[in-house]
Amino acid sequence: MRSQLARKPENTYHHGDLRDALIKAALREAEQGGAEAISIKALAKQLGVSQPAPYRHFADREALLAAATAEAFRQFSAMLREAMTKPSKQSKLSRLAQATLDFGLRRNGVYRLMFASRTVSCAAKGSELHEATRETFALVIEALEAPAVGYLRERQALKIWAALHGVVMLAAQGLFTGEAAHATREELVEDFVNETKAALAVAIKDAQRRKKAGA
Amino acid sequence: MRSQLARKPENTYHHGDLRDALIKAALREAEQGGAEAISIKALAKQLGVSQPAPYRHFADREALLAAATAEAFRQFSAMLREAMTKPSKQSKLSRLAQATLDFGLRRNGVYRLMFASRTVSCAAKGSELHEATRETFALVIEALEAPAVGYLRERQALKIWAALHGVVMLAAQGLFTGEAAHATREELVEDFVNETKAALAVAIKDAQRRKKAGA
DNA sequence: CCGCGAATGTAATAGCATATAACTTAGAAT
DNA sequence: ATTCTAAGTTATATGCTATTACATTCGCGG
Repeated sequence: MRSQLARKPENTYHHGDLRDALIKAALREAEQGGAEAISIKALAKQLGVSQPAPYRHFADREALLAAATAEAFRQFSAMLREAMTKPSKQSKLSRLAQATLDFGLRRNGVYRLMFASRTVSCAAKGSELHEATRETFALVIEALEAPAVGYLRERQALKIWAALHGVVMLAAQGLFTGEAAHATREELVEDFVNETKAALAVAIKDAQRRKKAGA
Repeated sequence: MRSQLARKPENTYHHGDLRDALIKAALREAEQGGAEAISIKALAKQLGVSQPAPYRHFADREALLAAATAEAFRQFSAMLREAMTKPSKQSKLSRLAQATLDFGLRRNGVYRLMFASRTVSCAAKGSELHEATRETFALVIEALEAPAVGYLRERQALKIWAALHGVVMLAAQGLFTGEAAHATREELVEDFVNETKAALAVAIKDAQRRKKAGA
């Protein structure tokens, strides 16, 4: 196993770890231009192998995109996890939310690959990609730091998750320039975070009160 | 001017309205597969013209995508406008929100073309596309049916707009299947709508009270 | 009514990306 | 050592974008 970003050393026949190198390189390309910017041929050239070599590792371009997207989800999850665990005055949810915004804007091409590509929109239920999104969603639930009461928690997780998505997409589209810019992205995200906390607190207290009355 | 979806009549040299026909056909293709599904060559074949004919009307594929996206925004705005104006027991905001969800899911490929493509993420500030998104956003502000008080209204519009985006994207990705499905998309949207109304009411009352106290 | 220029379409072709087939090399396994 | 297999190469077919040079039609002024 050699470094994943390395070109094939000259005068060697085998690359050593082409599959991984392709995925990493693909993500580097996607950074700016999203899925469209990923070209098998260009990647092969970058890595110093012949143009059809990648097809030894991926059936077709779609398969490479899927693998790259799955890796992107792993990196995203790792980043969220790190943001959630690092000591801070802010709540876990707030840190997760700001980290999502940060990732979504700084690596917007990758973000679009993950959440806005045909590949992911058409992912079969149970596919690697579908599972990856579910795992990431599980992090959101964890960040709520709330007990499971019916599906209240999942519902709030869905809501904050959706809201974060929206802020990232709109920000990337430049809708925060102009008169609307008076609210920064970060402020909006904090708004959503606080509303989520409030709604959760109310809902859970409510559920417990009802439970006590019923018992 | 002939029907925009029509093929060129046989034995004629000119199509008649190729530019418009291309845009309409492109949107039809995008319906399922998004921007990736739009191919100049395929469109030309469908419309019965030679493969390079489209280049008389669009400099390159990007230009066609941009024009198709702009048209999609017009259709989207028209649909929202219609939903907002039709008589109903529900509020304008609620109708706009549900219409957005409907459009985003039923015509998901077109929706992605509008909000999640590289074309739109890289749209220059002041371009036709940028203006189209601003105009659509203006509809959201209108749907709030609230007076302008500072930028409170714009801020709430941004928030509900972002939230709606997120619900559409997550729903398209299939995150509403499984245990999370206990909350339907429509319910989540209504949640956001109600929170928006509540927040607006509080904020505006607050601002007026402060104004009265200051006067 | 004619003719001429602009707009619009066609044919031919270059260039690039995906993908497959047939062949080659290196490493591992017995 | 021999052989099998994984991984890479060259050559090639196919499809899409885009350009160039040429052809046709429309519309307008004379």
